[in-house]
Amino acid sequence: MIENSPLMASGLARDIEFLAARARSIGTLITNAHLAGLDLRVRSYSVLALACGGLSPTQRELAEFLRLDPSQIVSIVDQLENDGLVVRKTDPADRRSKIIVATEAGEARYSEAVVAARAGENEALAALSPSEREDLRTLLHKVAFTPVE
Amino acid sequence: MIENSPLMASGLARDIEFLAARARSIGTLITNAHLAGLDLRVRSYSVLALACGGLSPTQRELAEFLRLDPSQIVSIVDQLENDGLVVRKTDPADRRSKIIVATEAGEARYSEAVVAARAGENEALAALSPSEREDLRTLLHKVAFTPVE
DNA sequence: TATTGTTATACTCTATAACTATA
DNA sequence: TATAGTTATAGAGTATAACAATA
Repeated sequence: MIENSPLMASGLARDIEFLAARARSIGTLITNAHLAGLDLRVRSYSVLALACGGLSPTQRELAEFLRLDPSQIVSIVDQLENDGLVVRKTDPADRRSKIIVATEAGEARYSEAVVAARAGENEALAALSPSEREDLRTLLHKVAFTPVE
Repeated sequence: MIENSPLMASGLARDIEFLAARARSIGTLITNAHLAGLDLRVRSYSVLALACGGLSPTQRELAEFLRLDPSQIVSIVDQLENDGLVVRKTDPADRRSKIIVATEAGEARYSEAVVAARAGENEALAALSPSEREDLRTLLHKVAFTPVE
């Protein structure tokens, strides 16, 4: 019964950074569990999501948006490409850049994954009402896209 | 300019789990930077925080509250003990358990660390008004302490 | 000269299983 | 037999530097 832990009395329990870390830890655990059957994890799911829907991001854009190092994007795209879910296309405008685009199989896999991820989100946010979820989304959006560095 | 990225149009940008992960990534980066001069990181800071103020947690309680594996607590407590900031005391009531309590040096270090962590939180939440920060704290608290497993 | 993707490397974080000492 | 802490190990996540191709 974590809610009744005496540690709830500590200042840490009111520290937003700690609460965000704990919430994210739970969220990742639950979402990974929901994605497991689709051979995806949170990170590969997020890359696949951005490769779908004609957004045509470069690896550099993926790295910045997902806050992952460019070298990490390489290995995630390697996996997804190996699984036939995305392809790399050289950008005709700048031949240094590779544009990542989902294959048909990738789009299909993503359709299933969205449902799984939504179920995970639903489970992780069980304690919140629909309007609270919208409030949280709005607040986190502001924080998540605060410019940094 | 991340706010103007075309990837903002993706569904992922409205995914609470993704936003929480991105916010936490920024928060950890900033908080670690603020704690660096005190020879602490987010994880060791959080253990030290719970060891202060007479809460006398066991390692097991720390693991559950921080969502870290018991074996991770061992190495964090090892470091803190090595630095003279906490000590392990065998629980007289159950000699299997070790109670973690901050030394005077630990309490002093924590006093400085709280100030640094607050400054980090302030920087990470620059986009939010004071009342928005309270809303975020309340919402995250509910999510962070949702029972899981 | 600067940037994109890539490779290599190391360090931090997370998860699992097995061991010991207590209960 | 079950639980707290410990050790060992492996795997996932994160950060840095160096290199080839291209700008």
